[in-house]
Amino acid sequence: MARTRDPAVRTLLLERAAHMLRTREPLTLRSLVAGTGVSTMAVYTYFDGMDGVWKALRQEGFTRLAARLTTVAASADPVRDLAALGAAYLRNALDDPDLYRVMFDATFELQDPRAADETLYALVQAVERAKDAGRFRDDVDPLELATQSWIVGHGLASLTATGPLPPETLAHGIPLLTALFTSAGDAPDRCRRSVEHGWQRLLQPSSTPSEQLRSRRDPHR
Amino acid sequence: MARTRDPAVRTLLLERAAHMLRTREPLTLRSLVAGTGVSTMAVYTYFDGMDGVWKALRQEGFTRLAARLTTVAASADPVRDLAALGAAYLRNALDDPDLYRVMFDATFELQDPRAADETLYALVQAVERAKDAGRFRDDVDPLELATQSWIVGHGLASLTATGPLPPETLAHGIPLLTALFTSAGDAPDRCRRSVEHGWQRLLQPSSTPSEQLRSRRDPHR
DNA sequence: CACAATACATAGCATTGCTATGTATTGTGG
DNA sequence: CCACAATACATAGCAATGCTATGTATTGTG
Repeated sequence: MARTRDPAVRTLLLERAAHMLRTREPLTLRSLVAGTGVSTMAVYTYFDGMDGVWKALRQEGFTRLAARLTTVAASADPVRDLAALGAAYLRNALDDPDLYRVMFDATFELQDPRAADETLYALVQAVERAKDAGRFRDDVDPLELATQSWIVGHGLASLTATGPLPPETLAHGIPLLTALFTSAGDAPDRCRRSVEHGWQRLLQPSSTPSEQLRSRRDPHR
Repeated sequence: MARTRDPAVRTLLLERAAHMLRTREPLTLRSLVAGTGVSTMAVYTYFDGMDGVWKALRQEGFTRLAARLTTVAASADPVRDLAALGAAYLRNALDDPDLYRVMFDATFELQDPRAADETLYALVQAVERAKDAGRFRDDVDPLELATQSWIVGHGLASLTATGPLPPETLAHGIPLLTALFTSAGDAPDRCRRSVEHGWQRLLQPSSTPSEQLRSRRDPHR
């Protein structure tokens, strides 16, 4: 019983905001709508102001990360998969460092916290598969080990993608994860091979993940 | 041959800025000088604008961190000292999370990068002492292991002090550092005891470190 | 001691996000 | 089918932001 709002406008603005963040253009209310034909008020209709845009960007970051992690297929070597998940996590942060940063900006609360949990869940599952395969001890708590892997991955991502350490530092991921998984019961030599294998993924830069994501969300286009 | 500027004004403004950051007051040009008697132009005289204030804050963060780390005295157990340094690092981040955040905001470049190196150097020294004590293997590169410890510490600090994980998550520091130091050659049981011992420091909140620092920098007062 | 260089106060400018107001559009009940 | 009302959205203007231009006061130095 009223004029309806066009969801395409929302995705257009959000996509544009993400692009501006990626290209390091200053993201202001007026620069966001400039050239799009929509007026500044549209931002208030769809996002309730610039804070809402940042919140939506934060959510978008977790959505893209979750989508990226699902591209890591489960193989016969679950420890390799764990390292591959870590590598995918880092690849995501490196490809869009500013988006990664807002993901961890607690200034704007997350509308849907499940998105954040989902990323951790992928790790938990891999740890469980490693336990099933006998690679980790039975007393290993999957959630705890997954969290610890996340802490290592985030430390690496934060210090290299958006921090002071050079990209070569990423190589530290191999000894760090090897040490962690070895402490969980895996045999040192085998563990190192698995981690190195899974870590390979870091070297190959991904092919425009945002394009893939868009076509997934909007099949018609 | 001209009017000289008063260094006390600079430290006053910087201290005030750090305090406002700590108490989460919005840090704006006008709010910074409000009530101090100095005009907005003073900020330009001493900091060349608000960007300079943020740069100075970043530097101040590293200065305070370095001072905090030096309070960790070298003991007979260098692995314990390594864990104690990590705990001091986390204590610093927890006591002033917003200052910790700007420390890693690459938007504002650091005037004196040595301040950042200094924090890492404390870790490197502890690793070298651990090697000398025969706790770590001879082929361990002190800088590498120190960097890896930093990555773990920063991951923990970032996810708990300014991130989504609850404070209990800090307990993960013990298994993480134990795994790392064990992989460097330390005996697992002994390593764990040392790390747990050094980690104790985290529980005792520190007594107003900014006061200590001020009196150190300005002995007269 | 005069002068010039510097600190710093005042005023005003462009830009920011936001709100108040007016207009256009469109789904819906009769 | 159509009047109405609810909603989208365009326009204009406001307070607050950081910054600059300009004027004045102060003080070290030749």
